Amino acid sequence: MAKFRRMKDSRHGLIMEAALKVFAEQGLVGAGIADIARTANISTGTFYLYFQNKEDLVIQLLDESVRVLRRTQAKAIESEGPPLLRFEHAGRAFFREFCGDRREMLILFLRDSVGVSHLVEEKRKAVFQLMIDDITGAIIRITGGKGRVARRKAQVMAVSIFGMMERVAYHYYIWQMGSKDLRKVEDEALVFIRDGLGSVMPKGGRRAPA
Amino acid sequence: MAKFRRMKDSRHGLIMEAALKVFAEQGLVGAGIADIARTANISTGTFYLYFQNKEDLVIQLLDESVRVLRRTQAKAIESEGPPLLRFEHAGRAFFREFCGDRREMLILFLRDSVGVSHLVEEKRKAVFQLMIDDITGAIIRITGGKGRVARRKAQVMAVSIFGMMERVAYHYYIWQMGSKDLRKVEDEALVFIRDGLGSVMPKGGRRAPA
Amino acid sequence: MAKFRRMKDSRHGLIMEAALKVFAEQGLVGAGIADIARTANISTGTFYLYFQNKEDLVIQLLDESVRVLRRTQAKAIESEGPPLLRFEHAGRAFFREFCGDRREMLILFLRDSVGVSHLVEEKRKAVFQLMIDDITGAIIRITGGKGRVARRKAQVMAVSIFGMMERVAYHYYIWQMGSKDLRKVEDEALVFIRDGLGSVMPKGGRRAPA
Amino acid sequence: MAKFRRMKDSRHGLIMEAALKVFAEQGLVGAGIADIARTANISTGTFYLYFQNKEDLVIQLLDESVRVLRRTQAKAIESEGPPLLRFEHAGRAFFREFCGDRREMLILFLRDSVGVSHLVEEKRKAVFQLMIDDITGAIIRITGGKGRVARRKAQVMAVSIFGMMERVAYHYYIWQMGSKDLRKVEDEALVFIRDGLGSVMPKGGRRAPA
DNA sequence: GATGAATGAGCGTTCATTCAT
DNA sequence: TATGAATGAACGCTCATTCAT
Repeated sequence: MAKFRRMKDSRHGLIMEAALKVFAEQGLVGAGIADIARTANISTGTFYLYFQNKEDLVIQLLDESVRVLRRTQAKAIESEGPPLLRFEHAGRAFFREFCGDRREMLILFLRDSVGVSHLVEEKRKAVFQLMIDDITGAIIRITGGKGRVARRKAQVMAVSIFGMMERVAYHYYIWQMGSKDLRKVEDEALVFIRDGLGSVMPKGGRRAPA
Repeated sequence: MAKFRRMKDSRHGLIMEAALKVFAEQGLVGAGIADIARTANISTGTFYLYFQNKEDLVIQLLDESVRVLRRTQAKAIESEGPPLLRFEHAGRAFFREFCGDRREMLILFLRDSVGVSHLVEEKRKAVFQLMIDDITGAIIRITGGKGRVARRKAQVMAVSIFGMMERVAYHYYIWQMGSKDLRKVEDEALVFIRDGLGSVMPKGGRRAPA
Repeated sequence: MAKFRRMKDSRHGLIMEAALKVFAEQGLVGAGIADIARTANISTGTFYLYFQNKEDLVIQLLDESVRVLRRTQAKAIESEGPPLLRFEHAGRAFFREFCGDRREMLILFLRDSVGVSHLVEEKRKAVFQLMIDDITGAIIRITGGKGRVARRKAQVMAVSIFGMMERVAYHYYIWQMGSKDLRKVEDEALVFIRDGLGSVMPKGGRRAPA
Repeated sequence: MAKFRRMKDSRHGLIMEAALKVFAEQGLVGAGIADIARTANISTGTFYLYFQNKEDLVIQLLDESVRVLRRTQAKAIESEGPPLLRFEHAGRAFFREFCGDRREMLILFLRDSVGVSHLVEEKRKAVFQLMIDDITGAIIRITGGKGRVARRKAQVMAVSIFGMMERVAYHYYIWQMGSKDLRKVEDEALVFIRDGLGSVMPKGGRRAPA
C-alpha cells in the first residue's frame, strides 16, 4: 500500500521517476534504457534488476500513474456535498493534482504509452476500462438511473467525459495551446460536462453555471 | 485537391493505402518500410522516391486523413436545417464515414501517430488546431456568442467535444469494447454534446433527444 | 547441386568461408558476428541477409561440412577393388581430403559445434546418424552379415570406427600432438580398424598388416 | 587424495556437484554462475571464494572427472587374470562405472568442455594425453612391443581405442540413440577392440568373440 | 567467511536509408 | 524511374565478476 507513496525511497521508484522524466523529454521511442539508467544514476544492468524489460517498465509506470490518478479521484469523490458537486471536485482534482502536479505521468498516460506494442495496448485497455467503470458508477449514483439502457447511457457518458478530460489535458497541459488561464479552461470544461449530464438528471437538478 | 480523390490512382497514393493497412495491423513501430513496400508491391528503394522518410510518410498520412475527415465534416455541416442539427450531422458523419468507413485512418490518427517524434507531434498539434478551429467556428455560429470570453468558452467546448468523439471512437471502434450497438452509442454521445452545448445556447434551443 | 562447389563464388559461401576461418581461430563462442563480417569484408547487416542468426550459420556450416565429407567418402568408396580395400580408401580420404585439406571444417565439426545449443546438438545428432548409417551399410556390404543382431553389431562397429577416426583426427590434426608422421599414423589406425573388422569377416579375409 | 573422496563433504565439492548437474541440464554456455549458485544453495559471491572464475571451475571439474575415471580404470586394471582380460575389464568399468554412474561427468568431459576457451582446451589436451598414456602403457604391457615404432603404433592404437569408447559413450549414453541394450553394445565394442589389438599381439592371443 | 546488489563491456540483432545498376 | 543488396549506427539485453556490508 505504501509501496510507492514516495517513489524515490526505493531504487525501483527512483528508476520509475527517472524514466518518466526521460520519456516526457525524449518520448518513449526516443529514450533508450541507457538514457534512463544515466538519469537514475545507475548502470544498464541494474535497470534489469528491477524490470524485466522496457515493456515491463512502461506497464508498471502505467499502473503507477493510474494508481496515483485514482487516488486523487477517490479523495475528491469522498468530499462533502451533493453528488454532482463531488463529481465536479473529482474533475478539478484531475486537472490540478494530476495534470498539473504529475505532468510526466499525464504525458506517459496520454502520449507515450499509445500504440507502442500489443502488450502495452492491452494494459491501456484494462486501465481505461477501470477508469470508465469508476466514472460510470459515479454517474449512476448521481442520476439514479436503473436498467441496462441507463447503464449503457451512463457508460457512453463516462467514455465521453473521460475523452473530454483527456483532450483538454493534452491540449492545455501537454501542448499548452490556447488559453493559458487553466483555471478558466477547467471551469468551462466542467460546466460543459455538468450540462451534458443534464439529460439524465432525475429532475430539475440542473443549475446555471457558477 | 484532386490529388488524392482516389489514392489508388497514383503510386504515391498506393503506398499510402498500403501503409495505412500495415500500420493498422502491426502498429507504426512494428511496421517496417519493407512491410509497406511489400504490401504496395514495390521495392524499398521506390518508397524513397515518393517519401523523404518514414516520418514524412506519417505526416502525409496524417494530412490526408485530416483532409478526408474535414471533407466529411464540411459536407455534413453544409446540409439543410438549423445549425444545431447540422452540427449533429457532422457528429454522425464522423462516426459513420470516418470511424466506420476509414477505420485505418482513424487508427493512424488516434493511435499510431501519437508520441512518435517531435516532428510528427508538431504536425498533430497543427492538425488538431485545425479541427478545433472548425468546431469552434461552428459553435460560435450556433450559439451566436461574441467577445473573447465567448470565444474561449467556445474553444474549450470544441476541445471537449473533439476529445469526446475521439475517445468514443477509440473505445467503441478501435478497441471495440462495451456496447456493440454503435448506432445507440453514437446517439447518446451526440445527446450528451447537445446538452453540454445548452449552457451557451441563446434561448430554449434545447429539445428532447430524438 | 553445384550450390557450394566453390563456396567463394557466392556471397553466402564467402561468409561461410570467413566464418570457418574465424571459428577455427577464435572458437565459436569467442567469435562474434562482427569478426566474421570483418573477415568476409561485409557489414554485420549483410550477414543477416544470408543467415537468420548465428545458430543458423553454424547449422549450415555443419551441413556443408558433412556434404563435403560425404562427397570424399562416396568418391573413395566407388573406387575399384575389393570391398575392404575400398573401405580403407574411404578412411584415407577422410584423413587426407577432409582433415588435411579442410582442416577448418574438421575443427567446426569436432570442436566448435559441440555442446553449443539444443538446436545445434540436434543437428549434430542427425548428421552423426547419417555418417554412422553410411558406415554401417558399408560394413554390412563387406561382411555380408544378415539379421538384426548382425545389424546391431555392424552399427556398434560403425560408431566405434567413426569415433576412432574422430579422435585420431582431433589428436593428430587439430591438436597436432604425438607423431608428426601423419601417413604412418593413418596407416596404423586403418590397420587397427581392419583387424577389428576381422571378427565379423566371412572367412579368411584378414591379412597381415601391410 | 581424500579431498574429493566425497565431494559433498566440502563446500567446494558441493559447488562442483551442483555445477555438473546444471551443466548437464543446460549446457555450459546455457548455465550461468547464478544457476550454479542457486543449485548449490549459495550466493554468487561465495562461488568466487572457491573458484577464480567459470573457467577455473570447468578446469577443476575436468580434473576431478579424470581423477574419477582413472580411479575406476586403475582398479579394473589391477584385477586378476591375463593382461588382455584386465584390459577388457577396464573397458567395462569405463562404460558401467563412468558412463553409467557418473553420467554428468561424462557429459562435461565429452560435450560441455569442448571448444570452450583456449585455457580449457589446453587442459583437455593435457588430460587426454594422460589417458592416452595410460592406455598406451597398457597396450605395450599386453603386446610386449619394444622400440619407437612399437611405441608409436601403441599410441595410435590408444588414441583409436579412446576415440571409440568416447563415441560409443556419446552415442549410446549421452544421446541414447540406437540399441538400448547397453550390455550388448559394450560387448561388441570391446570385441572390436580386442580384434583390433590382434595385429600387434605376440602370438595366437586372439580368440573368437564371446 | 558470506552475501547479493551493482556493474558495464560486449553481444546479437534490427531497420531506416542509400546507391550502383 | 525502379530496384534491392548493402550498410552501420543504435538498441535491448545478458552475465561473469566485484565489493561494500
